[in-house]
Amino acid sequence: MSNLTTRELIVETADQLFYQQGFEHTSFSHIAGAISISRGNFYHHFKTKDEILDAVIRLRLAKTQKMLDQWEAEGKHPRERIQSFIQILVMNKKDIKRYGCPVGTLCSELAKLNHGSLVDANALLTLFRTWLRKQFVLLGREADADQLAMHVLAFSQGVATLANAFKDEKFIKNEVNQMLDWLKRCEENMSSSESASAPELTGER
Amino acid sequence: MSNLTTRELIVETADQLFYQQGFEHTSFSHIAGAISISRGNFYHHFKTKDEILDAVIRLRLAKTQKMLDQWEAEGKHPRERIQSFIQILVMNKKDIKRYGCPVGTLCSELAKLNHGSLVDANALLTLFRTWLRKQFVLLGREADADQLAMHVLAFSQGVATLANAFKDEKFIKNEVNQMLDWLKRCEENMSSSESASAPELTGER
DNA sequence: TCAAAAATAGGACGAGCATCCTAATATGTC
DNA sequence: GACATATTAGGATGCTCGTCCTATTTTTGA
Repeated sequence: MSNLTTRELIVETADQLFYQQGFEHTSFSHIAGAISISRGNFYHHFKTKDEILDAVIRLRLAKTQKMLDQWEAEGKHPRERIQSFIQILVMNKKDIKRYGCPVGTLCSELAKLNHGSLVDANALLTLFRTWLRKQFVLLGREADADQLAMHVLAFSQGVATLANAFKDEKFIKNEVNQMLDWLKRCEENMSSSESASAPELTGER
Repeated sequence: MSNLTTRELIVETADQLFYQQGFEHTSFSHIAGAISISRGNFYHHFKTKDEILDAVIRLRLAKTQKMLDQWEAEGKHPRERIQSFIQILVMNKKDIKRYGCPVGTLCSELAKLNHGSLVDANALLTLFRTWLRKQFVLLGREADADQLAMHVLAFSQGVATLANAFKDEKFIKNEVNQMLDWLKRCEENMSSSESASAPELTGER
């Protein structure tokens, strides 16, 4: 953390504070104070609060993309990759319990603020969505890949919201296990009654 | 709306604005302006912003309780009652698309603000949770009733979050249909592989 | 080495905020 | 009809916010 540009330090700190306290509730002074920098210096790097938000979103996009790329580079089975995504919830359960999902809560807040950057924040969700869709296609679920991707995404959002509200880590593990079972069945009997409104199909590839 | 006390008018308006704009982003002036009342008058009814929040939460609790009571009084099958809950998403899809879930987004915001009223807002979620649990017990799923209740709750939260972020109403209908199918299966083969980590059991009642 | 540029500090600004206060008006009660 | 009480109005206060500005220091490059 010490070999960072001041600008990078600002963005990293803003990233954390936006996550922990929300975008609106985090002020210039908060960020400046957290890294012992004057507000004047601050303004030299970012003219408006929205500029910081943009930078934070771009940082998150880059980090997320890198993570997804790594998962693909490891040469694992698509099912294992989706499992990796689901396991994020368990890995970050402590933060999720305290602050919820970084992506979901940001999107919710920006939606309420009617903030223009909501579309940018959405790109984060879309990144996951597209990536998950690709994995489901590789699993032979071309026809309903996007639906399944959205289902997994919705699952993670719902679990994060409740774990945060109820301050319950065990619930995360519980739901994750159910989801992993669902994923297994998803692959086993692809033309079964699972994922109900999905069109019939027998694993093409 | 016209036969309401000023106090009730304030709470109703605050309820809407908190939902649409968020708690923090909604000021005294917003609420006062929305009903053409002076801030001074306002202060006569509520001394602090937190008092309004409490009143809003109490209002929501009352409304929710009333709705749940009605569903139970209609003498329907427990499955139909759970269906009613799931259908809320479709009924309110327009608002959910614009503002997300009223309960979930409030809890998320209060969690970020580290606000003491989070526990009160949680009572709303707990109301649904307890009610759903009861319905699942009536369905003969005593052993994992709470788990199923939380699952339904998480589902609705996830769908609301994504519908809000992606501004997508169709997604709501889609997921709701899947959920209704899941519920059907939930009842049909209670000891099957569905709801995976649930302990084995054969419909006691 | 020395001027140009980048970085930092810290104060000033107008606006909006929650809160508080006092004065005017309405309402109900004896 | 008069008086206590409830309600309304609107201004005052002190604070924090995002933003902006001007000095000072540090770094850079020829």
